[in-house]
Amino acid sequence: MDVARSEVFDAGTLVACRSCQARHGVVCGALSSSQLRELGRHSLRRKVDAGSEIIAQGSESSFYSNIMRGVVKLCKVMPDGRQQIVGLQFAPDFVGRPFVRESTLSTEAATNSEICVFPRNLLDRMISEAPELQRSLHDQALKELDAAREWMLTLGRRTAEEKVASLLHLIATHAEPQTATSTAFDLPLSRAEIADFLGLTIETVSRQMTRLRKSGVIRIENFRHIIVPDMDELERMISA
Amino acid sequence: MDVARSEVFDAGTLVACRSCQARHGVVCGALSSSQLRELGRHSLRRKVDAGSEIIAQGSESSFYSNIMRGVVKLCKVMPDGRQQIVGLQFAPDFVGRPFVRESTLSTEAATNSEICVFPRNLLDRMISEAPELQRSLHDQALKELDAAREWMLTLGRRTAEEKVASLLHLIATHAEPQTATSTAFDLPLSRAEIADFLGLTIETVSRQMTRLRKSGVIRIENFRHIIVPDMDELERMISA
DNA sequence: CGGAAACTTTGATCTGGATCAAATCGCGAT
DNA sequence: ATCGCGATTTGATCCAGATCAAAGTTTCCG
Repeated sequence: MDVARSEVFDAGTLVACRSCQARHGVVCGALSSSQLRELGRHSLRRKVDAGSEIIAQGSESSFYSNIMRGVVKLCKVMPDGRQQIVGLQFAPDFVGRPFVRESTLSTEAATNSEICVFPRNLLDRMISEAPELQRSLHDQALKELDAAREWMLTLGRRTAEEKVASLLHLIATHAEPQTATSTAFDLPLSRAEIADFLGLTIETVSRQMTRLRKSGVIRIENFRHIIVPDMDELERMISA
Repeated sequence: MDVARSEVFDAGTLVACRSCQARHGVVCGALSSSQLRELGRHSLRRKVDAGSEIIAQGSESSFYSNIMRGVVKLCKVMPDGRQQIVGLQFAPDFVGRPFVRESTLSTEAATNSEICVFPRNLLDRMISEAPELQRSLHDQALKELDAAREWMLTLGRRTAEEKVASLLHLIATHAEPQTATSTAFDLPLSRAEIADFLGLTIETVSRQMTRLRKSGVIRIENFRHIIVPDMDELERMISA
């Protein structure tokens, strides 16, 4: 058993696929019942505290996972410490980079989370055996690519205020089902993490949040809890 | 024959797959010879002048293509005209968004180019029939995703000088095979396009180019031709 | 309950890159 | 050649967001 496997698998518990939230997700939804049973035998549930790393940048990882609960951030850091969040993933997304062992980014739990971990070798074999699974993962990759490009527009061309509004919109959209126009959610990210996602400083993020609050677009309770009375209003801040 | 098809296919000539540069590319390299023959029968070569659009943002496209020659840019524009280049593709890359007809970005020739155009329906059918092709396209999508995330770091966290150096490095790397340390190439992008790739203005791009020139990292001939005497030097400007 | 550490907000000032303005260059057309 | 136009460079000034500094808040642990 290699290091990564022992690290990750030790803390886990056996999985019960039948009642799992990710049963119809990207990976498990594309498996036959015999494949699902096999994957289940080699998978473990694991809790991950907010802030703890799942896969380190530059390391070789021998496992993939599904997010069962919580939010996971994908992060790139430069040698001098500057860093940029390059993706956020929500349950029941798949996490991992098929076909390449060495990770070019670090994967870290943003909130207290739960993941379902399974061996890379096993899934790789299943990918080559199950076209449906390949297709499903291909589809997730393309969606992530669309999202990354959308975010490139935000990073390159939007103002600080538009950036913050974009982030709130992104999270509101992925968070719990909203009522007609109003939404409320807990931010899965600290101000520092928001800054790292938006290419800003934490002071600028804070100032723009209070601007949005003072202009009535959002209400803020206890730093982390956000209420958007009117999503259309928020969308207008983004100008597309 | 729908509009997009007639527009694109009319100007083309028949293809000769046997001697094609993209014969072993992402798409054609993954096909059986009978599939290749069938795809070839329905494909056409087409010249595209620099600046002309291949697929418009928001439009439905009924075809995919392979880049035979030249450089293609993927671009997002906002309603108010701000725009951001979100990807550059080089021969023999595949161009198109499998599984989704409507394009969220515009695809445009950056240089005079040549593409090989084939019907979406046909390739979609082949994807579902040929796991090897699915795998190959999945792989390209993941590579584009890696590239997009690398660029997010550049957009969010690098200075103007680092951004320009990053772009030169990117192009040098994808351009012609370099000698040991020195490289020379023609920029496929105007200053305005570089600005749209880097999230800067054209004045800032120009200033940073002359800074790099004055510091001896690059030489510039005729605006577009760049000589990098020492690639290591250029890499040092990027700080990773 | 107290107190320290971490996180967030707010204020003052600075600066990298934007904006505004004007040469300069190169190239195709006359 | 010369004109004219688009692309690029260069210069002067401005400003959005960074940086520096300090004061709340919240949490959590003894």
